[in-house]
Formats: sequence, structure tokens, C-alpha cells
Amino acid sequence: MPTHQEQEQPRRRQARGERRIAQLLEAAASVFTSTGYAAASTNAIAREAGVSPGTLYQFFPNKEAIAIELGQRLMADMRAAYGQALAPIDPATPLEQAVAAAVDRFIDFNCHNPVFFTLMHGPDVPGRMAEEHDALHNTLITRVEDLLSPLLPDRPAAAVTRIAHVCMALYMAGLELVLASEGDEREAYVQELKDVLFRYLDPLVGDRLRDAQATAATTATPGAAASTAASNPTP
Amino acid sequence: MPTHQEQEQPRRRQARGERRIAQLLEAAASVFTSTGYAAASTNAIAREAGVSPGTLYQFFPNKEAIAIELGQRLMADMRAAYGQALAPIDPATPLEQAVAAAVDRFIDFNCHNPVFFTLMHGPDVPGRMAEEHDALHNTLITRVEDLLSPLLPDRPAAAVTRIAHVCMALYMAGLELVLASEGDEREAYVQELKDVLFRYLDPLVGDRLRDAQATAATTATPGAAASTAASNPTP
DNA sequence: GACAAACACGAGTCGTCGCTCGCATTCTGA
DNA sequence: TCAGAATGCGAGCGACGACTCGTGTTTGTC
Repeated sequence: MPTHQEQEQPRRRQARGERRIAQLLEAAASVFTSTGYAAASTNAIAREAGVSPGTLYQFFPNKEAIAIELGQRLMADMRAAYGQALAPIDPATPLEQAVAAAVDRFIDFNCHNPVFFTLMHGPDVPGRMAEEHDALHNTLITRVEDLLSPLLPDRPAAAVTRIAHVCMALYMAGLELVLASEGDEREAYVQELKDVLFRYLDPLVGDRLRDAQATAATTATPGAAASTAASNPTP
Repeated sequence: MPTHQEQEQPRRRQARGERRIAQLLEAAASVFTSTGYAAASTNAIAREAGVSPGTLYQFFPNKEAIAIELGQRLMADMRAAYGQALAPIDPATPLEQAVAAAVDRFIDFNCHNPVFFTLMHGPDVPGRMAEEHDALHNTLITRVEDLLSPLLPDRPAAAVTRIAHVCMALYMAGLELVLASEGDEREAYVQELKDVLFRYLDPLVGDRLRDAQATAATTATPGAAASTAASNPTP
């Protein structure tokens, strides 16, 4: 593979070019989703987009750049559409609802953009692509940490990071099941994923709530401290 | 097209050949683990084993066959070493300990055989390899179902299957985190994985316990014993 | 020892894939 | 209008990887 070190200045794109880029990225998303990144051939992407291989390389220096650009646009889309879902949780809303809302939003995004899962999950990422992959992953982890830290004020930072990693891993695992199923089955898996996350986090957060309620109880009525996890009648 | 039943009769292997096969499988495990199945080249496997490419093809018809044989031996090893871990749980042992024991055993196996995770988890599996992959996966799912069904007697089969899939997915997700870390961090992730599985399953199994207690309570008041769907003889 | 079968070698074949190059066509701006 | 830039094409190059083949070596058996 000949290395191109040339820092070429941004070419002035025509409207047609922008359209082609969007078309190529859409085709790439389709091919990546169905065959994975490594197994996807640039010729197949060009064919899917209805252009010649040469045209593809008019807009992307190499195969990696396609995936990177796709990843960046995907992240931008996610931030634009669901950024507020990752804002700190209002402490007034119950954890169960907060988890359910976050899961619903992300599941929705991933169902509409299945490439996202492929790019995040695929271990078949060579070289510089892995960096982008990690950057994407770390961005999400940091978001989850920010989301969790107000709920876990008395835990060391390392523990919060670990919990965030576990949450991400659980979410990705659940997402895989969700994407692999359809209809009612899919709904059922979504519910299971919510249950998993809620039941995992509730005892951790529960400490804080119980502490808060205990302090409140010293000044007010003692008795409503038993907010246990079994408030969820799953059919 | 007439199906060529040309099954070549098993070649008479010498001791040297068996040794080479073991050597090659070990090398393949190493290469698969570090680069993944798709990116692993047969020449690299042969080099790792210290033999020529031609020698490799003396014992395996193609690259796929290496992975398949490896998968089969791995499953056999697992069955031999940990088969009893997948035997039905003694209902007397608390769920938390049962989960912890199962997780410990499997984590141990996977830490000593990291290829297993690569072969199970890799989406880069072409053609007939995917069948073997699925077979392996389904075997494990069935085992988990057998493990869970006595704990979930009043759930429909579909729900038990779904719960088994969720457990497998959670375990695989946790395993990825565990294998990616070391030392204390690894121990911490193992504990998190146990917590996740226990907290997920406890409320489900808890229903059964509560039902059992309810049945025991109604036994004092005769006549209403038919309310419980599955009268579970307490073992 | 003789013969065949199993084992071992490694240069070479063949197909695929990322990517290029020369040339044609379309658009933009002055 | 027309020069030059952007876009578009597709045969083909170079590299790499799965797999083969002709040949030589070791092992088991009579």
C-alpha cells in the first residue's frame, strides 16, 4: 500500500460532490453492516453506490477514511439528536425511569443506524481506525461517567469508571440481542436490558438514597426507608 | 448436481502427525487470539508452529477446518473440565453462590483458553464456520436453559430461552472486560459480573421463592391450593 | 533391506482487494 | 465563451493470502 503523506488542502466541493459523498457513505454503511468492516471491499461499496472505484477514491483517500468519516458523522448525529439524553440526570426522576429513557433513546438510534454497532463492536479494525474507535468509545464512557457520578458521590473515581465500563458493556451486549431480533421479541429484549441495567445500578445508587433518606428520617418521619428493588412486575 | 460423497477415509496418522496437529492447533490458537480469525494467515500459523505451509495442508484441508477442529477440541475440553458446573443447580445452595461458582469456573477456563472467546465472539466468520459457531453457542444456551429452568418453573419456555440468551450475552460482555484487564482490576470486573448476573436473576428466582412461600402459607388454609400454576414439589 | 505410506518442504499459482492512472465529461466563474 | 477545476470512468497494477505440486525425507511393515 503506497503511503500518501501529502497534506492536500481541502478541495472545493461542488454540490454534486457532496451528494456523491453522502451516497458513498450510505452505501458504505450498508456494506459495513452486512459484511463487517474488514470484509467490505471498496469495489463493493462503489458498486452499491452505483459509481466506479475511481470515483470513490476521488472523495476518500483510502478505505479507512470512509469508516472514519462515517463514524464522525454518526457521532455528530447522535450528539445532535440525543445529546440531552446524556445530560446529567435530574435527581428527582426515579432511576428506573432514567435508565429506561436512556435505553429507549439509544436503542432507537442504533436501530436506525445499525452501522454504529458494527463500527463500535467490530474487532476487525486495523491501524489508525482503532484510534477513532477508541475515541468514540471513550467519549461514550466519559458521558456515562458524568451521568453516574452525581448518583455515586462517595465512590472513588476508579470505581465510577469501572461501573461506567460495565454499563457500556451491558448495553452493547443487550443491543446485540435487540438488533438480532424483531417485533415482540425485540421489545422483550429491550425490557430485559432495562431490567439488567436498573437492577445492577439500583443497589449502588440505593446506598445514596438510603443515606439521604436516613438523614431525612432523623429530622422527619422514620418509616418509608424500604424502597426495595422488587417494584417491577415483569410479565 | 450429484453430491460427491467422497469422504476420504481417515488417513492413518503416525505419532509424529498427531504431534504436528496439536502443534499446529496451538499455533493457530495463538495467532487467532492475537489477530482474530479473518486476519490470521495460514502462513503465519505455519510459521508460528515452525513448519512450512505445505505441511499445514497435510493435516487440514483449509483454514476453516483449523478453526473448526480447534472449536471442537475446546468444547470437549470444557465439557471434560467443567461439565459438572453446568449440571442442574442444587436448589439448596443460594443463588448468589451458584452464580459466583459458575462464573469463576468459566472465567478460569476462558482465561486459560482465550481463543474460545475469539472464536465465539468474532463476527468475522465466513460460511460453514458460522454453523460451528452457532452450534457451539446453542450448546451453551441449552445448558444455561437447563440450569435455569428448575429455578423458573412457572415461566413459559420462550421466556426461559430469552433469559438464557440474556445471561449468555451478559457473561460474554463481562468476559470481554475481564480479559482486557489484569490483576486487581480483573478481580474487580469478575465481581461486577457476578453482581450483574445475580441481581438480574434474583428477582426472577425470587418470584419462585415467594410463590413457594405463598403455597406453603395456603397449605394451612385448605381449598385454595390450586391457585399456583405449577405446583413445585420442594426438593 | 525394500517398499509404501506418511511426513515435510517451499517456490509457485491463482484469485482478490486496495488503490492508481489516463482520459472523458460536467460544472463554475470571469 | 472558454479555461480550468471538479467529477466520473474502468482497466489494470502491485501486494498479499489461501492453497498446490513436485520432490525429498522419515517411519512402519514384511
